[in-house]
Amino acid sequence: MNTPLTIGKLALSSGVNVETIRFYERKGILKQPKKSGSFRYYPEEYIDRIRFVKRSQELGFTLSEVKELLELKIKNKAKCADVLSKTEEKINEINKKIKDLKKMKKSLEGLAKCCVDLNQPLSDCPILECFIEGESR
Amino acid sequence: MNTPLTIGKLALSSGVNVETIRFYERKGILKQPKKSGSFRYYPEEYIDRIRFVKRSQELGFTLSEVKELLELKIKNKAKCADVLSKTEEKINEINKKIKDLKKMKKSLEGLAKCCVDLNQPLSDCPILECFIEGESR
DNA sequence: ATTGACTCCGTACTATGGTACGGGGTGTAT
DNA sequence: ATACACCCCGTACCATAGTACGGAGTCAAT
Repeated sequence: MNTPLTIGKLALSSGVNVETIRFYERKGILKQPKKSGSFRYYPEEYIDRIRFVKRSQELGFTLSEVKELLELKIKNKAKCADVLSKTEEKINEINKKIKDLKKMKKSLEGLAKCCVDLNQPLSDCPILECFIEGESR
Repeated sequence: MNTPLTIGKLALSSGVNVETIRFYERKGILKQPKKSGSFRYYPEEYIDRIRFVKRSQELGFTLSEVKELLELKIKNKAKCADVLSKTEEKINEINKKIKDLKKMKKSLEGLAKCCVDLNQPLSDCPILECFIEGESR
């Protein structure tokens, strides 16, 4: 039926706080919808928009990056390639993080191993040293 | 020679701001070094400590988590066994982070694939829709 | 012994991403 | 027609992670 939603319904449907929606509006991430009187009435598309924002955050985008993505969509002079390159940028960031985490994990495992057999005091347990050896940079 | 460093030198060597070092001190992440008069003099180990903090942050640990990691080393009354369990906890956290990042990456790669013809105007770019479709929750 | 660079400390301010509050207006169901 | 839930707006507040500021003290070299 595409009934317009009040802000409260929208918040409920999209799983965020009412204040968050107003916050996004202030930040220019969601544009103000038609108002009847002083009340906002949102078309249902806004549910997906908010989910888009939330999902993008989960994917590691900041709100201002999300804003950019949404703006790309709005001024449709932009090309697919623009979105693609932003996405690829994020993929690279993620790859780096995974790599570093694996290194750190290895260090921790090494540490665990060196602790296992000993009941010695920690002063002899080289946790920091283990960490740092993984030449971070 | 292991010359003690002033706070400024330490900041320079470790690539952070002087204020950041003082901030870490206040937060209990770096302990106050010996002072001569009113000046802090840092042994060179602090360079690695700060790098460790920075690296951990890059890997997605918050400052209070970093603090925990560092405390493993510092209270050396603890036995290796205590460290071991903490260490294993951290390993699990890291595993979770890696898993999440891989999920994100997969989603992003899915998006990238969506975008077949790079010269499409964005209005037809399926990438943004793909974002939403990726059953976020 | 004076200059200039560096340090001290406390406090205030920044950005990000919201959340909470309060006094008032509105929409609707009975 | 009136109660009650919901909405309005502005402002203040929260945590995290710093950065900036300013007046005063200190160190080291000339």
